Amino acid sequence: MDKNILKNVNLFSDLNEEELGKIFSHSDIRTFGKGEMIFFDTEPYQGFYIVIEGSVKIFKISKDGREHIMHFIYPFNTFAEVPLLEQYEKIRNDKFTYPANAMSLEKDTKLILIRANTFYNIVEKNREICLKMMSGLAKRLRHLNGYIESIMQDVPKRIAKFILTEQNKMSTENKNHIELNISKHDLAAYLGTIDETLSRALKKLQEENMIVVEGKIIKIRDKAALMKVASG
Amino acid sequence: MDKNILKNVNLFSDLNEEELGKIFSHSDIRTFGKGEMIFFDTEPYQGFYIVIEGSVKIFKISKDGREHIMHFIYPFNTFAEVPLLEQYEKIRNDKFTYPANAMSLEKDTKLILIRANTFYNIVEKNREICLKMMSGLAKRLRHLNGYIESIMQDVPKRIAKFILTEQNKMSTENKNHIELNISKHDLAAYLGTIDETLSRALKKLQEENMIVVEGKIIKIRDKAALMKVASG
DNA sequence: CGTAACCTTGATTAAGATCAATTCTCGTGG
DNA sequence: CCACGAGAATTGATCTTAATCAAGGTTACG
Repeated sequence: MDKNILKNVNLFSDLNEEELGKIFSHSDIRTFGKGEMIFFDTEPYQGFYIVIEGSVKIFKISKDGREHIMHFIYPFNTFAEVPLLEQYEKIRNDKFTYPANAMSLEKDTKLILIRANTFYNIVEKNREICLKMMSGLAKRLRHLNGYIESIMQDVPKRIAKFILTEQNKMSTENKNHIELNISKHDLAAYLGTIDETLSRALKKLQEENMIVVEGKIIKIRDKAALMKVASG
Repeated sequence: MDKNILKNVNLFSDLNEEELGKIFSHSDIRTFGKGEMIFFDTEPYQGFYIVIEGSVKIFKISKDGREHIMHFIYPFNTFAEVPLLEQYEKIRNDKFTYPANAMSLEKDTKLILIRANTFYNIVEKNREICLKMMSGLAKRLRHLNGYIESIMQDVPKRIAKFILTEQNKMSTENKNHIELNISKHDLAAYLGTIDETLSRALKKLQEENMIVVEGKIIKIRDKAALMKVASG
């Protein structure tokens, strides 16, 4: 794999050839199958990951066995940087564990593992990387804030909001539908609920002619009404 | 007020006299009464705050009017840094709003407002401040992670966990009680529930002889049982 | 074309929110 | 020092949402 792939990672986009080469030579590339665990939240921390291909879910399991998905991670984004940064001021050998579980969602999901030491060496020499990383962390905080806000609301509201947010992401102008790239099960877990409840809520929105669900495609029929559900 | 107060703020502890003076001279000190709003989540972003005296709650209001407290902030800690950091890569004049609401919890709560520009000037010249800030953000992320995890569980579990965590913070060895420094209402909002439910849950724990509630004092009677509630 | 994974549907249950009083507590002014 | 009144906390009765339990139905893929 070409080390220039790292250029695409926001964090590393300003590094020169030599620096990229250094990171690359000290890092492992790992390939995971669909549904394969990348790490557990009980496992000692080794370093953070960059997604090159495929996708990853970051989740927690509550004591009663329910899964809550906190993030989905797509190519050229990183995950599990927090322990590394949090650790910075402390003894670097502390026995930290990963803060959540991570699972590959597609076959041939390719990740780069950046070990803590490799990263520390880089960050010592690059101020910009630090600012970028900080910005990334801040974004994640904002995302989590939004997540918390959303799970305070009822399920139809969460779904309506999710659909509208996804539609917004669609760059092409007249897209009146969204396409789920995850299973309904994962969507339910991401919305903080279970499959059955999601199914019923989608059905209800459909019965009220706001959306039409066709497999992984959700067509938006009455955006105004959806927005009303999302925000009231 | 002495500018050396800033020495106590983790973020600034490594700066020298001159630098501290510079920050200080460009920043406002503001005093708030009990229950006074510091900012709303609709308000344009001005900068972040440092608590010098008193305490602050950071919260969101859901559409149905319920309050959810995300953080309590005590002296020498900062809040509302996220928009500032997130903004870093962007045009600095973007019209950002505060990400949540903030209210003073005590009379004579004293805060320093650090404006975005002041901060950017500092951070340009100090690498360490950036690393520290990053570490602080990472800690906050971890905290939010824990918060999310906790609101996935039922109310008695959350309370038991809260009590045990608070007890842990008590430095003196044989403290078999905790003392709430917030109202029961705020505790309820922090635990993601409402006054009545908190009240009932505390009563239940008391009936089962795990705790004794006397106003703002909660005495721990059966720690083992509490731990069992908290974790299973 | 068969089987497993995925999704939907129905009936039931439980946790906690809501609504409506009542009681407790504490600071203030008489 | 007491009395009053407001805010804080508690209690009870009811209602709502979504989780649970239990089948079916659909889809995708070898």
